[in-house]
Amino acid sequence: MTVWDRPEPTARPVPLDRERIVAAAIALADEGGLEAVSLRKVAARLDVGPMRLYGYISTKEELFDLMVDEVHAEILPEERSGDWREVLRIRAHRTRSATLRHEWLADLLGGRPTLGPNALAVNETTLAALDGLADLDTVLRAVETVGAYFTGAIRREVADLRAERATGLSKLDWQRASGPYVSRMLATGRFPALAKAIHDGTEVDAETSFTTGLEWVLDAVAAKLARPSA
Amino acid sequence: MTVWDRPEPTARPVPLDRERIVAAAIALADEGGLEAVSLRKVAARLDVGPMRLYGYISTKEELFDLMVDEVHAEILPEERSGDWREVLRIRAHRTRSATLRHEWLADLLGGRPTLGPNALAVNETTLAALDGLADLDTVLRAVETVGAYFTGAIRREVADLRAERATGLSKLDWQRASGPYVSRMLATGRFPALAKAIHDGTEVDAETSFTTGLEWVLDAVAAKLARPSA
DNA sequence: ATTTGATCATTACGGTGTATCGCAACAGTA
DNA sequence: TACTGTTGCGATACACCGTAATGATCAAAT
Repeated sequence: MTVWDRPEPTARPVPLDRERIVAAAIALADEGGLEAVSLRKVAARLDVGPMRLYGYISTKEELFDLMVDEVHAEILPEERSGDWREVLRIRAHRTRSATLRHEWLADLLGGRPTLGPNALAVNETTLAALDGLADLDTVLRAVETVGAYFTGAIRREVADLRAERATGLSKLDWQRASGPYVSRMLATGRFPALAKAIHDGTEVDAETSFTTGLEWVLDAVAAKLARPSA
Repeated sequence: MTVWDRPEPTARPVPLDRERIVAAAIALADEGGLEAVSLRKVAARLDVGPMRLYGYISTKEELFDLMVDEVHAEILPEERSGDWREVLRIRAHRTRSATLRHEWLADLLGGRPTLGPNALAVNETTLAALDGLADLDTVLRAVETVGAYFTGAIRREVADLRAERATGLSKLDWQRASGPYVSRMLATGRFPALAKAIHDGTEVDAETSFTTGLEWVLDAVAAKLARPSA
């Protein structure tokens, strides 16, 4: 029986799974931001029809959820490190650097509850580090407070970063002289404190600004963990 | 000269300005969330062709910017109140309630630098209240830290709120028993601290949770304003 | 009176998320 | 081995989107 007798194997569809889909989506987002992620483009990158994806996700939002959880794998520290404070600090910094690697994460951070397995693991190590240091409610409040801080700070940092990129000017420079609108507003005299701040403020790099605020918040948490009633 | 001789006055186009546009957009967003805001629908609500809007804004994002600034008018307190701490506290709470009135604001908060006149005014009163309490950089750090906290906390609160609304279950209930996925994850034993937290945690209402965290952060700021070097 | 320039409406383009539907390959049965 | 139900896939289709390009219309300027 020659080759010619045997029929060609029927063209099997490209195998697919969530991992591949999410990887493609993340690649697109890394290259062109969240807005570059469309189900059609994700599908195209996988040599697949768009509708195929709906076997694995049922909505675009779910794809975003998967993407966020995937990045949480990068946030999860490899080894469990000691101090509660160190754990919270590391989590904050790892979240920040993951976001700088995947800027689109800033658009999603805090937007929806994160319940994927990786996000749960991140929360687990955080809670484990704080376990028993105070009554449970205080501990939860602590985790949420720190989380609120770094979420907000990261979002703001990325927002400023993008603005700088778009205008080609650092925030301070731009406010100070080059932004005609802001200059005009400050010239009205209606914002003296703001004008002074912009005039006299020194340019602080984003990371130390992030770190400083973080340590303040951690100080506050430390005080409450010591005296849980307050 | 009879009526019939005189030509009908030519149909003047509907008068328009940014205020009207923004108001229409906010109304749409209040009703159906940010995703219900399309330039076509905004225009329709004003009895106007969609392209007409491009005389007043040049992109949809700019419309969002205007919306955000408009809400900042609600955030700006009417009278200047004393204490720096009170000023920060009030700003946080007013931002929170404005967001609860306009939930879509949560999607925009921290997403882009806010430079509209109302946002500037809000920043002005904040800075004015802190002026001279420490060196300028410390003051700026304080404002940013508190801002990062309440931005993050508000976003998270709204995210949870939406999840509750979608599932019909409070966050705790849903995690505890009714969410099959979370239950399954916790049953694996890989998340003992998380399981304990969910099992033993009491349901705290969102506002007190927000307030508690805020006061912690304000405590931290107070400590730094006292000793600016730390 | 004629031209010009600005304003507005229409049309059109290339994209989006996703519902629907018909087909083709497989599993199970007779 | 023939048949049949089920499942998963691809193509098509729909309603909508932001906005570029174009065409019409009218007030002001020459």
